[in-house]
Amino acid sequence: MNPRLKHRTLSALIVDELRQSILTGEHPAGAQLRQDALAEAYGVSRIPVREALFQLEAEGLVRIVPHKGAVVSELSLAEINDVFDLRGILEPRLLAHSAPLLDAADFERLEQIQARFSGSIAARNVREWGTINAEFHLALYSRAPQPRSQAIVASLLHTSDRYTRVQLSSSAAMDAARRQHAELIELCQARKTEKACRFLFDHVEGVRKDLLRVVGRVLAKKAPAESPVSRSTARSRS
Amino acid sequence: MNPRLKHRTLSALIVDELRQSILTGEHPAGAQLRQDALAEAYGVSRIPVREALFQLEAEGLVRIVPHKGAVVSELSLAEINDVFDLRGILEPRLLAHSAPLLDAADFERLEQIQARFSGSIAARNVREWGTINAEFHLALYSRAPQPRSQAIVASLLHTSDRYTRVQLSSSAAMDAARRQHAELIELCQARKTEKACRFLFDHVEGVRKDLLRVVGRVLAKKAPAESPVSRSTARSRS
DNA sequence: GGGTCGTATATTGTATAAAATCTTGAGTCA
DNA sequence: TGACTCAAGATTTTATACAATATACGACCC
Repeated sequence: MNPRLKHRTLSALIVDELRQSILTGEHPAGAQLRQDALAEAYGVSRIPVREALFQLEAEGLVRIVPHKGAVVSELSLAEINDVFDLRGILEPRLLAHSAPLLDAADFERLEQIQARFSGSIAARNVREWGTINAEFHLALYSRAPQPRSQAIVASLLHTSDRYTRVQLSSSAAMDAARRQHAELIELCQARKTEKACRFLFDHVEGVRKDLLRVVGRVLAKKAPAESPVSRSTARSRS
Repeated sequence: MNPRLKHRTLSALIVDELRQSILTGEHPAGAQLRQDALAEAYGVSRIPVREALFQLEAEGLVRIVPHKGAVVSELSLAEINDVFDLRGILEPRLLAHSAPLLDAADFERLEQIQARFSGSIAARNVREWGTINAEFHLALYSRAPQPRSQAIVASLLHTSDRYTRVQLSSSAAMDAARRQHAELIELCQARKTEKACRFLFDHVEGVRKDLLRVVGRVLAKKAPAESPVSRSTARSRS
């Protein structure tokens, strides 16, 4: 299988490969990523590797210090809460604008994603699960006339995916998400936009809570003296 | 003057140079950016130029199509409103978390920024004005325990800067912003956080309105049949 | 005459090699 | 003993050269 069929350039391929390697924990948080080693591992030169690293820095997965190199960025409770606060704010807002504009073709696409979703759950394929989950959410918002917000949410979903991986993602949780997605589709089809937005907010909050329950202890072990970050709510301004 | 003193790498230098060239309109929206030409213009090889272009794509200033090249991204009413909606949501939220934690050193820094601000206004230096404006806002939020939100707002401020440039930025408007910034400092020092957040929201909205008054016509000329984008408000969910 | 295929040219993408920068440790001097 | 210098090694950054890809245009077939 030649992966170039899906990727226009080598750099884009390395971006995906490296991202997966980080998400699966093959390169754990804090690990150094040496261009030389990566280039050899993937059988390419260092140029595509460099460009991939820059891309991943923009996504927040790695941190690059000039002349020193790239390290996998650390996970932090503060960022988890920040990311999920942002999702809780931005995603319902996008849905409110997008849902009324979704047409038959969009709903068919959503159903197709749901089908693949079920497949990946059955196969216990956590890797696929995360990307399909992001795909589903973005498809929901695709009609919103807010390109910048969509780009931001896309990157937030990437980050969420990373955090979701550190727990073993019980298939029970994955299936709960699938059912909630189905409910979302129904609400949107019935044009119950207000209700769909509230449901979406609760969905995001649910994922956060599941995550914190598992991840909280993991992070606590790594940094036992970390100051308890106030669980800033998404509604602080209302 | 060796610019390397301020920039750790050539790529970083080119990023700043190119960004300025785009913001000032030297490379107008829709213009093609050929790596070869840029490399020759700056007297460097194409590698740093490539990396600069990727960085600028992450910032949203250019759009890259594989094997076709980079073009300066178009300005659009939809994006203006999206960006300012997001600022109206995210910036007060950050301030609410940061303001109570600002200490004496922070306020001194803010005052220093204000001084430079006045200087650039007196000198009619629009270029500086934009970056100092961003610096001020970010300094206000620096104590918020929300790194991801800060990064997002930083990029939104960059984009706002670009839009602000297309109007000639009347020095009256710049001075109004300066006075409002002074008011913000006072409110934060008095620990009137709630009031400061509301004031900040109005400040952002004021800049948006000024901008739309001038930019609306510019864009209307370029795309006369553009569908009127609904001026989505920031409060749609409350 | 219309459409499709193939070639020429320009531009981008990648590999290889050279230059610059940072880190580390030995060695020297106060 | 402690701190400082500086040279060697490793790593990143940049330059140069080569390969791959897309676009435009003309020839050729239907």
